[in-house]
Amino acid sequence: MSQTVDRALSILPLLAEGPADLGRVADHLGVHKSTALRLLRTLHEHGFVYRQSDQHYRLGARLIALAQEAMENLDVREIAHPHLVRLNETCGHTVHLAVHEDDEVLYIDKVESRYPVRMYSRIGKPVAITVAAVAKLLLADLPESERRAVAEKLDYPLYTARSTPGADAFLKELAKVREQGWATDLGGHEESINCVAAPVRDAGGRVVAAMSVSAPNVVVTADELLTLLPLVRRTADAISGEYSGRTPVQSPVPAPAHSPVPPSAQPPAHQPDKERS
Amino acid sequence: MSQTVDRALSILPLLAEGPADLGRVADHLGVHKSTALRLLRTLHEHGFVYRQSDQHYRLGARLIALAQEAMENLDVREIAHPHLVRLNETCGHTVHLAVHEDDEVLYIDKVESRYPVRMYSRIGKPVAITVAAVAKLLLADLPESERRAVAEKLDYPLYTARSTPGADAFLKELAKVREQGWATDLGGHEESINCVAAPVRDAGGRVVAAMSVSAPNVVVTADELLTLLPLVRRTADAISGEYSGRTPVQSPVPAPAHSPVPPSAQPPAHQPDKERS
DNA sequence: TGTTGCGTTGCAACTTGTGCAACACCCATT
DNA sequence: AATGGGTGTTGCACAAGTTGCAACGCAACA
Repeated sequence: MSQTVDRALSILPLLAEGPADLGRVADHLGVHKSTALRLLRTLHEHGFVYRQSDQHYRLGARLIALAQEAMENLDVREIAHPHLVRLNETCGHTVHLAVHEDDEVLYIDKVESRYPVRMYSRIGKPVAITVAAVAKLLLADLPESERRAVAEKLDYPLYTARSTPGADAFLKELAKVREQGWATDLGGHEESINCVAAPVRDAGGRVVAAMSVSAPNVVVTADELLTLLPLVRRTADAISGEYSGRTPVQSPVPAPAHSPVPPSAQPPAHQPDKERS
Repeated sequence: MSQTVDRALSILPLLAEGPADLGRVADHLGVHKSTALRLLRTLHEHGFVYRQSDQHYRLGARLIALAQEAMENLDVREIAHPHLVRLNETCGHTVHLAVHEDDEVLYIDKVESRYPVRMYSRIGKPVAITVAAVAKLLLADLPESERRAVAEKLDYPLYTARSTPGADAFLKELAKVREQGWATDLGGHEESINCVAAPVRDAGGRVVAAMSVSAPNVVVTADELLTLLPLVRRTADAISGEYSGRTPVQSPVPAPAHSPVPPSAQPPAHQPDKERS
């Protein structure tokens, strides 16, 4: 819509492929060198491009800073939600998303089971930190000293016979979880409820959230639930990908793209699109 | 230099602070709403801006993707990253990598502390150039005349009682840093935070980047932090070695890029992206 | 010393972006 | 249901900003 801005912005993807000199930029835009120069200067003033010593232009650091800020404002929940819904549509069970905050682990999102028998939980409520699968994942990511400090501080209520009995057992469990990259809660909180959970990580690999699938025994056995593990992990990884900016967020706007396939040529759109490929 | 582009680019930092509606954007630019609308549309077409359902604009995914590519083009970063991670694993504190660009010193990589008390910083953001340990190293390597020119140009905000008070003190500090080959920031930026830093050099001995370890007083005292100096220097030297081609790159796995991918993350459905290049 | 290749500048022509005013729309009031 | 203020959106005429040109400066090369 705005020619000048349009051209200026088109420079950035070019530069993303690697440094380029004035001539190349001008060619790429199909404009005179002087025009390209002025655009580059404006970009430069804003720190979006950097002019290296050999007079080649590179993407600038301000771009990185902006993206970083953008990601900071990104809500894990916002990104995760559609994935949680999709997972729920696939397996039908209750799906949770939780974060660690001030020595508590809190549910921040939930998609209800489609089975009539549901487990009780509530968004914003602290989870049973010593037994919940999501809590194990979140705490397992802390540095060793911190982990021990937290473990000592906690109470270990015996909800069931399978609840984590004390700090030692908890730390051992955390070590295991940390190692394997996923966690379970098999009747540790309520006798008849099992969970499988996987971590959501940021660009640095830190666990920022954890998601789980929960179901009561009367619907599926623990073993059956465990068969969902790969799916849960894939979902968590997909969320991680978007959260860290690795995967471009699927924008609701259809990309203008040079789609080689005419829209009409697509298969009769039956499958509800398992994990968008 | 180019008004339109200038305005368009000014929108992005605004949006980085949080979502804004058309009116706010127009105000911020001091232009008519219709003008702001057209600029936003152009940004939107390029994916730099995303329009959420409540008709507020926020930074778009394309920006994040670009920044990601920009970082991949920084080869120091790529080489340094595994070293930074290893250092973080050893000491647990926040590790930074910074470069000098256009009279600014910017963080280009960061590995978060594993302790819950973290210092605030952001990749891509300019550091407090007059006090940061990494900034001292990078500026200390400039030729004397340039060093003085830069020192004169700078502001010397008194973040704390220990902040560098002015150009003279700064130049003296730079001379010392240049001499000893490492630098510190002991509460110069934030009262309770200390840093130790060491330079990364290219084959010609010029400082191309600097890395630091930072930790708040509540976690370790300044003296304790200083005991890490040899380790920090060794790490920086190792990076220098690889960067200058002296040390054969001993990558455990020829990882495609510095991908901080979590262990559990399989290739998350490769993006068709990249288009025909 | 001339030549080629690059980035840079001033300027006149005109394409482009601008502000305006009117319109369409949503939501909260009455 | 009708009203009113608050949004975002559109077409248009004007001029302001952007464009390409041609000329210049400045390297590196031969």
